[in-house]
Amino acid sequence: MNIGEIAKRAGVSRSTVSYALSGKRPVSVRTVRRINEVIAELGYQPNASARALAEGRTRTFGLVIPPASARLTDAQLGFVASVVEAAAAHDYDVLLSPSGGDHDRSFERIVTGRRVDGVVLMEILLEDARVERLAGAGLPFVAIGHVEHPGASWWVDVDYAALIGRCVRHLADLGHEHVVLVNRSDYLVAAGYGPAVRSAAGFLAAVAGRGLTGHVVNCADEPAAGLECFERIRAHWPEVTAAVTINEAALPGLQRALQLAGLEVPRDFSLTGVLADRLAEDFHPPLTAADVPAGEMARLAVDLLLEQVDGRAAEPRHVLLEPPVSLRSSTGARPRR
Amino acid sequence: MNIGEIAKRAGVSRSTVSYALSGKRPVSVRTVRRINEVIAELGYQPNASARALAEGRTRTFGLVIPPASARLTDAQLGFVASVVEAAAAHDYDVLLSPSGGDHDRSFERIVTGRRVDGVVLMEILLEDARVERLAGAGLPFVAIGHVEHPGASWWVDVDYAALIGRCVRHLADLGHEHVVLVNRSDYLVAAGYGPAVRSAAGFLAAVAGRGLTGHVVNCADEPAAGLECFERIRAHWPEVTAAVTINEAALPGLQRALQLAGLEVPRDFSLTGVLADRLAEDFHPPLTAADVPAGEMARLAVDLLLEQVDGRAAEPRHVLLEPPVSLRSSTGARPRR
DNA sequence: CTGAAAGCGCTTACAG
DNA sequence: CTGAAAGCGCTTACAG
Repeated sequence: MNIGEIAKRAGVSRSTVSYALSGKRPVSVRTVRRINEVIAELGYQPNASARALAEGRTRTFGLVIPPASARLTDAQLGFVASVVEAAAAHDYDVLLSPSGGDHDRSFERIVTGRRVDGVVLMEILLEDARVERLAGAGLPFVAIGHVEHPGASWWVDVDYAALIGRCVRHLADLGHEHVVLVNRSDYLVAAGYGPAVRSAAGFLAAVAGRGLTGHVVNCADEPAAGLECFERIRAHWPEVTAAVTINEAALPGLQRALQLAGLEVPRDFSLTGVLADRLAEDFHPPLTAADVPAGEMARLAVDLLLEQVDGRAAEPRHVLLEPPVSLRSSTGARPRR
Repeated sequence: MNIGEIAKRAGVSRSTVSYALSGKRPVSVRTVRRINEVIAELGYQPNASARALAEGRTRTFGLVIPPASARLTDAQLGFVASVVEAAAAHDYDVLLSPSGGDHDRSFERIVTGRRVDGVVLMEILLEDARVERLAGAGLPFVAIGHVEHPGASWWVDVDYAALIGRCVRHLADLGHEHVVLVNRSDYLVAAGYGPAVRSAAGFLAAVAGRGLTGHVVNCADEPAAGLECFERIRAHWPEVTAAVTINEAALPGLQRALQLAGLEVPRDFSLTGVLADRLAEDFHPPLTAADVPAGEMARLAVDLLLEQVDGRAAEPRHVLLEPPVSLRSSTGARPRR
């Protein structure tokens, strides 16, 4: 079942069938109707590989995700789903590729071999070998997170430094004087993971700007670490009355730790940060937090990729989002002791 | 940069380069070396579309997921990541396709157009139109979950009925007499979602077998519903001392409800079920539960798909897994009142 | 052990 | 408005 078969049965040439399908050349109404009838009858769909070969484009994007071994956070997962939806809205498919660990073969398959028209690169580091690789291969790509690299000028990011700063100032306005940042893991901070590095910087700047005392604590991406981490905070700095965090995976542990310590939020302790909205809403009480707009970031990333693929690309573009802090119920005035 | 360029620079024919790459025909050691040098120097990778067109296979599998609107559970997400890893281990890529909702175009693109060599179909219903569609298109596929349909004989599933039965008998052994099943949503039950339907059946059978009193409660897939649901249970059947569940998303709400009710697990109330191991371990206390083996299911699904694609397929095969119940800390003797 | 050539199923100038 | 033909970059019988 191919285009020649359709052409034969419709009594036209293969090019006419092709043009009837693509609309790139006028075809008489009668002919189009006859072709469509045959196509519907036989359930024909053009072979994607042949089309890709002829057109020089695959109508597929690659999405490079962290390896499965590293558990994805809610914000990341929402992002994957949203990229697939955004791409589907433009009739693009999405090829998934884990990277890091033993997955270089998968990443290489995506990059070379013209398997995809462009790539969305998640979880980027400040220095990222994959960025060099993609730039070198001349494959269009959009990074989630921005690197300090001239070749990687297409990106979408959330302004973690600014948002964490807002959270801190919000706490300061409420009278808090001793605050802490529950950051992501030692490993990610050391690796130069942007959100972790920039959150710490934004936190310290805001703390200094308001004359507060602030501590930064790195915390592994899992509930148990959140629990342990909070207990460490209570032991070292009992004067701390509020925390800001970007560590979604640690959240259940923080919740548990607050409960074990007999602290009620926000009466005894305030908690805020930059988090997926679902997590913020599912917390008890719902968290006042800057919601990471995963859906919007995904749509923007796909849009930027399409710009490059379509050749509309004038200059490399990027978008730095600064979503508002949603006031929910987890922050309150500094408790009197 | 194509195979002709490599051939020219290596001073051989294009077919020799092709055979040197595939190893499907003996090539002299010297020639192979020269070809490999040129390839390494120019960083050549064969064009995937051209190869797919010539070979009649794409080395890509489709993974049909529920639409992003429906939040994926932890077990489902682990499954997606594991499928990608299992496929990568065989040098297969994975094309993601949401289905349901407005995503029929995406599903159709996958099915027709020979875009993939086979499909893994997640979240299958007892009667599933997509199964008919794939069977009709003659595209190899493996369902996660089994349908009562002759054409869909390749599947991998967890024996929810048996596992829930084990959980119930475990509770009966501990002396519990009034138990409840927190099932998944009304919608999924009504739609004939296998795990929900079979869990309820297995629960009722086991309850009857041990002479217990049992109630089934459907619960939407979100924390708030879990909370509300548990409070309903306490109000209607205060004599209930244990719950079994397959609803991962409701778990945080159950946790919260237990806490609000002042019930300590397992002293005052026992909780068990069929769940992703990570969730079971992150609960307080860690849940005694049958761990859904997402990684193993993914590997099996990919293996079954490869069997079909390789033409090794003698008879349709399926695998029904019955993982053990992991004894952790959430079940105990029936409380004395 | 190697090469020349046909073929996979499309798209798109070129011609009319 | 339509057709014949070249070309996309591979693989694989066919020949030697």
